[in-house]
Amino acid sequence: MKLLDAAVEIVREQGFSATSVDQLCKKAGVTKGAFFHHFASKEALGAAAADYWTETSSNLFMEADYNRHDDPLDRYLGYLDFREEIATGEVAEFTCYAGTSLQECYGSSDAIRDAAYQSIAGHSARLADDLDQAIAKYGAPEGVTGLSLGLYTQAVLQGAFILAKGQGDAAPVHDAIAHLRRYILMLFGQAGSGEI
Amino acid sequence: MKLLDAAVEIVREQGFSATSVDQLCKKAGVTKGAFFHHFASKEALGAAAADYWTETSSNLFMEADYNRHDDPLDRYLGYLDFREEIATGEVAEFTCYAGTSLQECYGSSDAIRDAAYQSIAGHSARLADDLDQAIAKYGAPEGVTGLSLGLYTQAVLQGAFILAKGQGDAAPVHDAIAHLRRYILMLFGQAGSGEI
DNA sequence: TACAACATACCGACTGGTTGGTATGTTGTA
DNA sequence: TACAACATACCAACCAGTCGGTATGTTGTA
Repeated sequence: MKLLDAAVEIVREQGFSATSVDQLCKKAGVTKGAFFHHFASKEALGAAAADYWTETSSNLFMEADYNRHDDPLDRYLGYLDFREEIATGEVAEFTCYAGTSLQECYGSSDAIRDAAYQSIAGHSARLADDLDQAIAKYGAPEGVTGLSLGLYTQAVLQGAFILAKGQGDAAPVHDAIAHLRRYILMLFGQAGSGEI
Repeated sequence: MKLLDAAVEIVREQGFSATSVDQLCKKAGVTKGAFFHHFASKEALGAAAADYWTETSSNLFMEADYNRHDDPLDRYLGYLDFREEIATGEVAEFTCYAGTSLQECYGSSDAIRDAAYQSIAGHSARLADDLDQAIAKYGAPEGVTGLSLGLYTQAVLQGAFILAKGQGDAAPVHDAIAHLRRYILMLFGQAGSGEI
């Protein structure tokens, strides 16, 4: 949907509150009447855009090549490589709608906060699957779970996006992923086999 | 200053754009005349609040006990402990003004973006000092620098704050710091001595 | 097949309230 | 008296959301 695409694009650039309904309509090439025909409010559009973001990004990652690896750890490391690959060009183009609007709208909109967190939590859960398998296969220190590593991965990425916004390019994302990759390799290398 | 305190408090809760000048004045107990007497615009207040945040948080960390450690790695680990300590209570109370407004205002205000990034980058630089000393003392893998670890530390924290906003409590911050601590310990433990 | 009844998608002028900002006092104090 | 530190009153622009209306299906039924 054109309005959802417009929302994802503009909100990542300027934030949700700073974006007016008129601006969204203009970008999407629709009228205000159409906007409020489809969405009960601006807030509803913000929440719907988070769901839309969940869907589109979920498709992007599900269809990526790294999923073909047999080894669960290879899949996770492939995910990190893929995230590096897609972190290029304009900052607003590779940052996360969910993270941005969760940060901004926490406190001013329950609907947007919940939808945005759902997006990130769901993404973490899928990572957690592979990580749990990796833990089962290679072992890991006490207290390290797939879900906690999945959420940590998202935290690292979201934080790196903030730094990227400050610096104006993708370098912080690559640096952060390098540290995260090193952590994971040490974590599983230490615990286990040399199969990795 | 009351207006700066009010800004730091409200903006962390609702974001910058969603906060009106009237709201800030009411919270600070001043009138609009006073507001525009001290600040040329709302944007200028936002940027000044970022500088104010830099100053107050810088004082908080400089005066904390962990700085007394002789060992640079102990100082860094003490910093992580301290960050865990202060991450309690309401989410809006322990999250970061700089990170929040950098995320939101990147794209809509150069002044706020720059001041907010300056806050985070400066904080990283102070961490980098200790980390460089730790690297000199204990060694570290090729390509690991104090600054890159300092920025990574901030990325982890900022990302954890976003997760905390989604979840509604501080748990993600503690989880993230646990992973970060483990990474640092493995990093230096692997490279070096048993002195840690 | 024909046609009424209804539904969906959309339009854009309009509104009431809010916004950031200004213009013009007033007051404390050096 | 001069000037900084406020306060009060106000404004034009903008905002999300509304509303009367149209155009184009869809569906039930005789």
